[in-house]
Parts: sequence; structure tokens; C-alpha cells
Amino acid sequence: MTQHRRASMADVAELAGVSTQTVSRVANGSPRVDPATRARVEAAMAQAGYRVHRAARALRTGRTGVVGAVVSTLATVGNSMLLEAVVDEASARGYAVAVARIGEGGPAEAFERLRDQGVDGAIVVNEASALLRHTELPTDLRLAVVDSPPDDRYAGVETAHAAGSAAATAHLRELGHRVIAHIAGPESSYAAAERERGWRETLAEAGFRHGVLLRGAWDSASGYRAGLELLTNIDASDPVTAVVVANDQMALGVLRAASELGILVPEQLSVVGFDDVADAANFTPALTTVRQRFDLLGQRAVAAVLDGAEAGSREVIDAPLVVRGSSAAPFVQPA
Amino acid sequence: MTQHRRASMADVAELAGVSTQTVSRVANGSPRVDPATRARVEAAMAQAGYRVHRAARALRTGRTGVVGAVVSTLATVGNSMLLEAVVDEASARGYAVAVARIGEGGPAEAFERLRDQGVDGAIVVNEASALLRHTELPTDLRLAVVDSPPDDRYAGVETAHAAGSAAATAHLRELGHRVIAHIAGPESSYAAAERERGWRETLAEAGFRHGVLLRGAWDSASGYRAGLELLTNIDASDPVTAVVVANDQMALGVLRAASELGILVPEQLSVVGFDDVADAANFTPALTTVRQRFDLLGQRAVAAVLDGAEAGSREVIDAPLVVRGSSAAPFVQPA
DNA sequence: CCGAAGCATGTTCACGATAACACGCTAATG
DNA sequence: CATTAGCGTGTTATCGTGAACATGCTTCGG
Repeated sequence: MTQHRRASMADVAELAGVSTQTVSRVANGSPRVDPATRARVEAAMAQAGYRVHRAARALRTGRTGVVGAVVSTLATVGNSMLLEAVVDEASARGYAVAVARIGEGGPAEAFERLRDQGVDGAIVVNEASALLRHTELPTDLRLAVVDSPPDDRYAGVETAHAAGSAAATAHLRELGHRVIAHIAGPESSYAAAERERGWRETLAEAGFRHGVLLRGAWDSASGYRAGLELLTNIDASDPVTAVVVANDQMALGVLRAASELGILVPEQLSVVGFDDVADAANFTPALTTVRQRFDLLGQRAVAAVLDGAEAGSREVIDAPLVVRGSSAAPFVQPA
Repeated sequence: MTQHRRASMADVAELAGVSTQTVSRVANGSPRVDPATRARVEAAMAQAGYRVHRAARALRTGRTGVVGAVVSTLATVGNSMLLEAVVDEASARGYAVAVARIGEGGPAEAFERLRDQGVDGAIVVNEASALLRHTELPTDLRLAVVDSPPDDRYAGVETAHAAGSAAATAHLRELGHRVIAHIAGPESSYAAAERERGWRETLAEAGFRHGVLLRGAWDSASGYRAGLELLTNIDASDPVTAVVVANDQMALGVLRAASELGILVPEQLSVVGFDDVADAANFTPALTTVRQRFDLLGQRAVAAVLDGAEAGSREVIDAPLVVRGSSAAPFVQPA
């Protein structure tokens, strides 16, 4: 009956006939080890089924090999996609990801939990940037924040929200739309503010009067409500023919609202979303949207934390427009 | 200038004028501490900003206070919801959650990473149960697996897939449908097999001939393809008037397919999904579906791991039908 | 042929926590 | 009154690792 105690360096060292320090050097890839010795140690490691005891290493080195991911919810598809990307990149670098959710205690509590864990750094996957602004952030923790306003306290990574939203708006303008509404995300969100800005500036450049602005909360239900409001109050003499929606889930709600009101998309109303979630191509109709590159965002955020991007730095990922079936030239051109 | 070294037990002990062991007892809530001493130690802890060093504790006790979550993807909304529930429940119990994604190396590699981390247990959030069946599972790790076949190697937690699916099918039968198709999930999935069984058995009980069975891969694109196939090959003399779809995302694709083919839902085709994701109420039309209680699933899974449910045990969470706008009596009854 | 430099390897110790046991005191027991 | 039990607290040892320094051998320049 074999002992089920896990093998330590001492066991491996004895097996290989070397000191524990040499085992340590092999485990850490130090170059100052004779190839023959290294081979012997590696064989002993394999035989003993040795694995580094991360807690012991963490105690000795002060680094845990864990990065935290702070997230407000995973019900927003974008957050999930980003978390997945973060996990992938961190795993590839040999780091583990500990997830902390922002609960009733606010972000401070989430950071508290991560600090308790002794993470080496943290990535904030959080659309509630306003919360963050008034939170005391840990200064002893490397921090990368996705989609929050520039701030000296962390490295920022973001999608080119305004540019993407501008491209969406320009696309509609080029199709011939003149009255283009916007359904924005919550006021607390930086991403929402930037997307709104892209829309607003594009309208201004084209010399259009500002279109209708409504506001949702990222989820499809709020998009549905906003859609109903937008479409039941259409000014008959100057009707809205297109709407830029701040994310795909709200766009889904808008599509439903249009359908219920008997308004055809794209014939009577063009709809453009933001995110390009996997399902967007299978909305009814397939959604024209702005793609967020969650994989890149995740990679850059992890890199910022682990490669030590300086606080206050910023990285912007472009966001290409993906044209599908929910946008078309307006059926009736204004006279 | 204060030292920024983090406070250890020794610092607290000196400050409070006690031994480190007493500090340890206070930190761990041992009852054998004089209230006055406890108060003094707690004051010292607060003053020093003391926090337990989890790596040191883990080294000494052999427990890390981390549970692993093994997940294949977060693109499936159900997985994300379940992960969120797991994180919430684990946090409430003072545990951290480390996420490991099943990549090219298969589940074994994911377990390897978790074992490396020294997690105290793991929860598998995984619809690819076939993979698991042929994987050697760690025996020294408490394991709870959601939605996989009964197995002696782990504690199982699952939704009442068959019952939920049967309820959906019965709902359609009661509305008057006689030809009810099914779009199933992938063959490798236990949940998919169970949902298919619920549909099949309900048809058999009613004495209907088996309806058409198609298969997708959980995502909306595969649902769209299956929907097209189902709806373009309708037997005019015995037309499919209803379809039970194995999850909401595939149902979304079916709705799109129907729309593109000019088939009205629910007038000409009733569609029922499974999951009741947050967006389902805002599909076009709002989706009738079977609700999965992800919060309960997550709680039970965490409990199974941390409270030590025995391997081979099983817990089943019921799945109520939620009737919305995508199901109705068939417009044309077969003669 | 000597001293210095370089290299592979070993020895010692500390990281911060807790388990196990020891200790001295008080209160209860027969 | 002697013994025991219990309580609050302290002392010591240890978990597995890696940094710092030590050691002994080889090589090389002058």
C-alpha cells in the first residue's frame, strides 16, 4: 500500500541523490545545472509524481501565481466572453484566475477578498465604472481595468467604443438615414458614455439634429422597454428610421418591440448593435453590429497586469463594424 | 514613512502582548480565549491591518480555501449563469473560486492545473459528459459534477432535464399539437440525452408516432441550421406544428429560421426552449421555455464539495415550464 | 605553478501559520 | 485535604520552498 502523501522536494532529492536546492533549481529552470543531473532529477520527479507545492512557494517568494478577476455579473454576455479570454490568457502564462464578484458590499469588498487571497494582480471586468471612481483601490496590487475612464491608479484597456459607434452611425447615414436614434447603456458606464459620444459626434458632423436618446441597462428587457417607447412615440412628420443600440442584448429587445408593433426590420427600421456576441448572427433578422474583440481585450488586460504596464497607461482595441441583415436603406426617403 | 511589509502574527502578538498562538486562536475563532484577551488581540489586529496569510496557512494545514470550477466554455449562457452561482455560494462560505477551462488538452489537463493549485475540491460545469466518462478523475479531490451521468467517482447535481422536457412536450400536446419535433443537443451531452428522453417518452405515452429528431451543438447557429432543415422538409400531409428545442440559444436560431421562411411563430409553429436565460423573455416572440435554476444548482454543487456529499450521490433540481408567446394551439388541425 | 574566476552543487535558514503538547492556575470532586 | 479536571496561555516543531552564502572542483592567464 503506497503512502498517499504528496511528494516533496526532499523526496525527489533523495531519489535523485542530490540536495533539495538542486531540485528547486531544476523546477525553476535555472541554467546552472548539469544536464546529466537535470535529467536525473527530472526522472526522479516523474517517478515520485512530484508537483510544486504552490502554497510553500508562495510563502517563500511572496508571489502566488494567481490573478484576480473582478466582475459585476456574468449575465451580460460581454462580461462572460471577456472573463473567458482572461482565463485563457492567464492559464497560458501559468497563472490561475480567482473570480470575485462585486456584491452588495461594492467593489471594495471584492478587492478585499482578492487581497485576502494574496493575488499578484487583478483585472476588473466591470461596466460600472462610476462605482470604481469612488472606491479606494488597493495600491499594492497591479491593476488592469477594462472599459473605465483613464485613471492614474490603474492600467486601462478598452475597446474603441466611440469609433465603433461612430462607424455604426456613419453606416446608417450612408444608407440614407437622417433620423438616427440611440439607445444607450446606463449612465454609470464609461463604455456607454463613449458609445453615445461616437453616435452624437457623427450626427453633429453630418449636420443632423440630434436624434432621440433613450437609456437602458444592458439587458434585453430594458432594450425592449426602450424600443417600445422609441417606436410608439414616432413623430410621423420626421420619423426615426434607424437606431444605434449600445449592446446586442438591448438590440434583441428592440427587435422584439419592433416585431410586436408590426414594424419591419430592416425595411422600416434599421437596428445596429454593439458587441457581436455569438448569438447576434442568429437574431431575427441577423444583427448588424460592432464587434468587440474580447479575446484581445483579455490578452491585453492580463499582459498589463503580469508584464507590468504602468498605471495610467492605456491600450485601445479597434472595433470593426459587421454588417448583417438588420440594417438597410430606409424604405421611405424623407422628401 | 511606514514600512509596507504586511503585518504577521508576530507583529500582532507583540502589539497585544501575547503569543502568536493566541493570535492564531483569535483568528480562527477558537472558544478557548479570554474575552479580554480576545478584544486586545482584535484591537491589535485592526491597528496593524493584519490579514491571515493564506499561503502560510495552506502550507501548515494542507487546505487552501480554494475550490476549482472546470468549465468548457462561457459562451453558453447556461454555463456562465452556473459559474456565477458557484462563485456566489463559494464566496459566501469564504472560499475562492479558481476557474479552469477545458482546452485542447481535455478535462485531464484542466484537473491537472487545479491540482497544481492545490484546490480543496472542484465543481465541473460541463456539458460534455462523454469526455468526462473516459477521463481519469482525480481521486484525492472532492468532486461535484453538474449534469453528468451517475458515477461513483463524484457527487452529482442535475436539473430534472427529462421531467422538464416532458412538461414542455405535454404542454404542446395539450395545446393540440400532434406532430412535435425535437432539436436535441450534442450526443456527448447527458443533459441533451435526458431532454430528448423526456420528449420521446411523452410522445410515446400519448401514442404519437415519434416526431422528427434533429441535433445541434447548443449554439444559436446550429439551431438556425436545424430549424431550416426541419422547416424546409415539412411533410405537407403531416406537418410539424411544434418543436421542443434543447436550449434557448438554439431556439433563438429556430425563430430566425422560421422568420426567414415566412413561418409565423406561434401561429404556424410553436417553439419551446430550455434554460430560461435572461434574454428568453425578449426573443421574438417571447420564448416559452423550461427554467433551469442555476442559483440552486450552483449552491448544491458547492455544498456537495464543501460539506462532503458522498461520491455517487445525486441531487435533482426541478425545472418548471414558463409559458410565454412562442407556443399556442395549432392554427390548422390535421383533419 | 599560483591565484582568480567560474561553475555545479550543497548547507542553512526564514517565510507565516498552526498542531501538539506543556504549563500553571482555579474549581470541583470524593 | 488530596486529586483531578478544565481553562487560558505559551513553547516548540514543522509544513515545502527558495534566497543567500558556502564549498570544492576545474580552467585559465600570467
